[in-house]
Amino acid sequence: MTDLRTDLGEAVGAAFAEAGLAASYGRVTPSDRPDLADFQCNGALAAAKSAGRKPRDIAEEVAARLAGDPRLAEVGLAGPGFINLRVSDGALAARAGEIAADPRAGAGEVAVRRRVLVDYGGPNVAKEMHVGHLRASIIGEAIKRLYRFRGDQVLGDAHFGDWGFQMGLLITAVLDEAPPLAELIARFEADPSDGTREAALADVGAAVSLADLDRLYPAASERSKSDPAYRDRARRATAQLQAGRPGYRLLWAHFAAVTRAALQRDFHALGVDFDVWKGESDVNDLIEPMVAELRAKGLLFADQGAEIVRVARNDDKRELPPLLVVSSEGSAMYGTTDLATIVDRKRYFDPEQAIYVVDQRQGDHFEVVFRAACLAGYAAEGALEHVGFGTMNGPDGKPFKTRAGGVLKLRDLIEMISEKARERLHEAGLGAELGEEEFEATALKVAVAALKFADLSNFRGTSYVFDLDRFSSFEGRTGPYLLYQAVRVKSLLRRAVDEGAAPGPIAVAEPAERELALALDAFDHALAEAYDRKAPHFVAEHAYRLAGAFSKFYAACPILSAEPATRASRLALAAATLRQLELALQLLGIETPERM
RNA sequence: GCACCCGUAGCUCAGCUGGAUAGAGCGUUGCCCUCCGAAGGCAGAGGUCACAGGUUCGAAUCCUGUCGGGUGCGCCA
Repeated sequence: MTDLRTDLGEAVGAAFAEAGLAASYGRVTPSDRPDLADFQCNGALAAAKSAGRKPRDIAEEVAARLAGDPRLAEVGLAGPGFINLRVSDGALAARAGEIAADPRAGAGEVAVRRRVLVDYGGPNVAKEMHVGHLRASIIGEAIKRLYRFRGDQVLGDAHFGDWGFQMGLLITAVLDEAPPLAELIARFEADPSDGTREAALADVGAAVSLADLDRLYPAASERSKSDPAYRDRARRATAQLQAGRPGYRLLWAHFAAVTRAALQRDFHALGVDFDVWKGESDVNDLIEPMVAELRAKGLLFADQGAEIVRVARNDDKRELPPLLVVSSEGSAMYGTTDLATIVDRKRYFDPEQAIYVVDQRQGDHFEVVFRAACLAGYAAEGALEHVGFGTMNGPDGKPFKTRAGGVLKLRDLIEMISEKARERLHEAGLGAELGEEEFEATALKVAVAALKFADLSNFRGTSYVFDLDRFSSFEGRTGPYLLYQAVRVKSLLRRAVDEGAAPGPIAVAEPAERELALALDAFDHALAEAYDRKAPHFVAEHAYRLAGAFSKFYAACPILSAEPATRASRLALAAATLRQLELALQLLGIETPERM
């Protein structure tokens, strides 16, 4: 089952071929002039030069060959050589019928399934999620869902940041602040057996909370920048941790566990769930053999006390730094664990493609890591891809801060929007009707929809200005608008059941019916585009257009009060819309409530 | 300094493998609930697509330059 756009494209391509021109000129797109046509083909203009013919003549010839196609009600020529196609009502109705009968609502699948790993979210120990984490998690989640839906075997990995210099910083800061803890560590290290470990871990847990970490880390990070002695202590602590010092491992285990639990809860509330939650620490044991292998392959060089892999190429326009594999303190760096992670993934999943959904600003870093991975033979050229996204800025054009100057916690943001959703639900009189639990769940769904759609409807690559009013707006091009349309269909279908009306064969006649059918037909292309470009906003865009087409249809075409045959057809159109809309929203990680 | 990205309506953003009248939401002006959910629909006003050249039958889209903004450039991640 293919969409009309592809179907017609093949027909027009065949007509070009018959005229002795490349079939690729037959590419068909939705019309820029809906008043004139449903689809158009501009191939005659492009073909004119190489063929040495007038575009209008080519268009005429192609149009003549299409004249008998039963799917086309009208083939027109316009301007210098546009070919305008109007689909027959019958063909449109047939296509809508296919979509209505399809559990996938007209969406196709990839021709070749691949194993794809999506690395996203990138949460770190001791860092509570703030608005800056929003994009990393929801864009990655959308890409993961989309790839899986299109048929690939997909694994989403949180790639927990639990192993670098920040851990040494935290250990240093925590021990400085609480000397008794240092004694506790010393006692444990005197007897670091399994028997004493549990009790020691409990003591550490009682002494250090997530809030402590959240408070200590920024201060320590700041101090390390201006205080070299402090920085060096933290570096040594990092190296000792990685070397396996029992007391430090104990502290680390607590830091990681307490943050991870909180993060998983927050992610889940956002509809973001990972298939594997591997941390940088999980590849620690792979680092030593990997370094030995790099050395054996002659890729490792000593430089300024550190060990590096050179990845620069002669034809580089920009100067890429080398990959720093072992620091002068002997510890693993960001790039080291990233490289070891590639080794690890190859072992347990052997992905044909790995997609890194990470802030655009890390583009150079990934380029360096990927090149090193190719040099070492850990990945094929092109199998690793950094899918970068822009930052969320404040009105000043710089990364968003609250009025007080701090970062806005994601949880607080969600709560603010949820509160607005509650007010709205009360206004709509749904407070009593829903029951407390469903009411809360619905408010959260509305809030998450608003938040996610506001972000996902922008192309991931561009930075944009964070605007609280826009994020918590429920009107116009927003998540709640989409939910509203879906909920309206649900309500309509419930009522239809009550009245004993059932969906039936689809026929289209009214302009609003045609528009809705054309919108439904565009689903597969939107998904393919989003897939190829790794850009969820194509899905968001489609969902909005579909919802808009439905809303127009709903206003223009009475459904339940129509003649039985028309009523059945319109109910089928509505049901197909609902299924496709919910599918699209699901791919974006947005859930639809029953009422709102 | 070098490199990369961006400059589209009052605001926030789409459109960018060149093609007809540059789209959408917010805001703004007006209309539509005795009729399936008005978180809705319809209509209007609002643009030298930063600027200047170039390529082309045709440029928001490709090339060059200028101005403006952002980002990155080995021991943080």
